[in-house]
Formats: sequence, structure tokens, C-alpha cells
Amino acid sequence: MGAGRPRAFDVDEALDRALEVFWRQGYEGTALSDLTAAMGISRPSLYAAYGNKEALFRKVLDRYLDGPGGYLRQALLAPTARAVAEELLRGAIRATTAEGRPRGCLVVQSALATGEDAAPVRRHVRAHRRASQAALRERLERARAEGDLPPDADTAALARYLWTTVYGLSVQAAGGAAREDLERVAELALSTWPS
Amino acid sequence: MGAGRPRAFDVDEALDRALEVFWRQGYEGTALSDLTAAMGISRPSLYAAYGNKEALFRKVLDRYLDGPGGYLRQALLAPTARAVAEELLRGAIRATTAEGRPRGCLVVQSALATGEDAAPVRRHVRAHRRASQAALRERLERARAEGDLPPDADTAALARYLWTTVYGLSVQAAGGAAREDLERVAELALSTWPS
DNA sequence: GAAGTACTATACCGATCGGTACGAAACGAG
DNA sequence: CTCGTTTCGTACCGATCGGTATAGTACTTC
Repeated sequence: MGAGRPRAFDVDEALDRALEVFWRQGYEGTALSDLTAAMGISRPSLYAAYGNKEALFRKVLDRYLDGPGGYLRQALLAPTARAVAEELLRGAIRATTAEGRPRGCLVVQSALATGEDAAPVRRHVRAHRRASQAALRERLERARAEGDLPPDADTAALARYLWTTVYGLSVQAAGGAAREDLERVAELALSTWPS
Repeated sequence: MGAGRPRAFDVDEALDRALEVFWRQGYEGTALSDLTAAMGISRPSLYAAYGNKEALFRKVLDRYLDGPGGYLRQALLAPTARAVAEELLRGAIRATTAEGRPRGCLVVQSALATGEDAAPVRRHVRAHRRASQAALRERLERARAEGDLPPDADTAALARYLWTTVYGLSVQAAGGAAREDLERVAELALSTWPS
């Protein structure tokens, strides 16, 4: 039994091209013809390798989180709550205003409001946002337990506040805001941090 | 010369139905069939009354800003910079979490990332966001001139910070966050305000 | 080399997209 | 009642949507 004709493209590399398109145009704004053109493969190859448009998007989202959108994971490793907050905001700014990459955050702008057909995708990215918020809250709870935050700190509210700022920064970045301007915003946002 | 057959629907009322759909589904996620179904009119009636999909969206956006999205205009009238900031955030929360209305902000979620066809719409809402930011900055400059803000206050950064928070709150609201939770976020955001 | 297998490109599918032609219907003016 | 005008519903337009059938091609194994 032979092993078949080898794939003529790199699956992960093509995934990066698809990421770029979904990131820039959103889920509903991206047609299969946009994807195949950017990925340099034919439609049947796309379906064979990734399933369908929705499945491809989910794979793209996973790859985004392992790559340019991985600033949360990075930030959670910081030693103090304050450092976590700083890393999160600075990482978000870096990711949403990187040179040669689409502006903004895939998780925010790819499927924030959609028609009925894309509702599963909308719920998927929403679930991811919620999970990220919960992960940050848990990290802040640990920080509180370690005496790194005041005993009466509202970790849920702080996590929500930080993510609210990240989302806002992402919208600003999508609108073309300059990186230095966003860094000033992050400074202001952090100046409210409990010490 | 006669006056012709009278229109069988109310133009503004139908516009409100269209607003609801664009607000919930975004520009690209909304099909003409969604619009005509919600507005209770036929396709040619829509084109005769509003132009085309893009022109209808622009009319919808104007109506949004005169209605549920009019919290900026309201906030700018507040007597002090601090009151303007409070009004802006509380107004945004009210608008993005109103009962019986779509969650989130039309200006944020209707065309944040789009395909090429919807690029004019994306630029249009982006231009509106920028104008709103400029209007707030001018209001804060006046406040500074009136001694309402410290002489060295960075009004541009403060305006950007406030709008960043509004955008973030809008994303949170679109994701289903509870109003009370967002009010806690707004409190935190305002605690950094210069006095 | 033959057989079996997995990928490739072309060409196509029904459905839906945004937009419109057309004739009937409902009005005011004469 | 007729005419000019405007809106109405139906039925349609070409283009594009997401997704697939089919047949050929490139590879490994025997």
C-alpha cells in the first residue's frame, strides 16, 4: 500500500497566509477565493487539508494564539500582578501594531457581530475571550494569595478592566492609531493599578 | 400633475428596523433579504427610499448617532471634565447594554474588519470614531483652559484613553458582559482621572 | 513494473449575493 | 374620468457564495 502523492504546500505556512486574510478582513469579509489566492492552493486542497471555511478559521485562531496573539500566555508568567498587567498591555500593543501585519486583534475584529450563518464562529471567539479573562483572573487571585495584591482586591473586576483596555487598544489599532499613542494610553490605564 | 402613490411605510421607522439588524449582524453579515424582512418592505422600495445597501447603512449610522449612540453629544455638555468622562462611560454602558437592543456599539462592531467591497463603509465608521475622539479632545482642551484640568494635562492622551475604554466596554458588552460588571470597570477607569 | 493511495486542478453544483426591469396599483391635478 | 406621477410586488439579472464530483498525477510499497 503506497503512501500517496505528497502535499505540494506547507500546511502551517498556508495557515499563516489564511491568518493574515482573516485577520485583515474578518470571517464574513473573507471569501474562499481570497483564501485560496493568498494560500496559493486550490479549493479542493483547502478542503482536504482543513475541512471547510469554519474549521479553517478555528485552526487559524489556534495558530494565532500560538503566535502573534500569544501575549496573554507570556504575560501570565510575569512575577508580579503589576508585571502581568504591564506585559499584557504592552504585548497587546505590540501584537496589534506590528509592522507588516494586519492592525488590531483577530479575536476582537474577526467575528464581533455576524449574521446567523457565522454565529458559531462568533460564539467560538467569544468563548475564547471569556476563557482568557478567566485565566487572567485566576492569575490575579494567585497574586492576591501571594500578597502581591491587597487582600480586598476585586480580581474579577481587575481582570475585566485589563481586558477592556486590551479590547479598546485593539479597536484603536484597527483604526490606525500610532503605537506611541497607545503606549500613552496603557500608561494611563496602569496608573490606576493597586500597589 | 399628480403627487403619486403614497409610501406605505414610515421611512424613519423602517430605518430603525434596519439599524437593529446592522447593529446585531454587522455590515457584511447583513443581507438585503435580512433588511427587507425586518423592515417589512420590498427590495425596490428599499432602493427607492434609501439608495443602496451602503447608502442605507450611512443613514442608519446617522440615525444611530441621533438616537441610542448619542451619548457623546450628551456627555460633551457636562459642566466639568470629570463629569464629561463620567457621562461618556456611563452613557456608553447604558447604550451598549440596553434591554431589547443589540449588545455593543454599532460604530465598533459593524465594520471593524471587512473585505475589499466593504472598505468604504469601514473607512466611514473609522472616520466617525476619529471625529468623536477629536471632539472629546477639544472639550478637554476647553476644560483645561477653564482650569478644570491641570495645565500640563495631555488632553489628546486623555481623550484617547477614554475612548479606548468605551471601545473596550463595547466589546465586553457585545460578548454579553453584565451591566453591573461594566460599571465596576468604568469606576476603575475613572479612578485614574486627574483632579 | 503493477497496484494502491493521497494529492492536484478543472469544472461544476445549487443557493444566495446585491441590484433592477416591469407592469399593476394608488394617489393629486385638471 | 383621464392623465401624469410615484410607489408597489413579482420576477428576474449576472456574479459570487461555500462546497464538491471527477479525473489525472505523483508518490510508496510490493
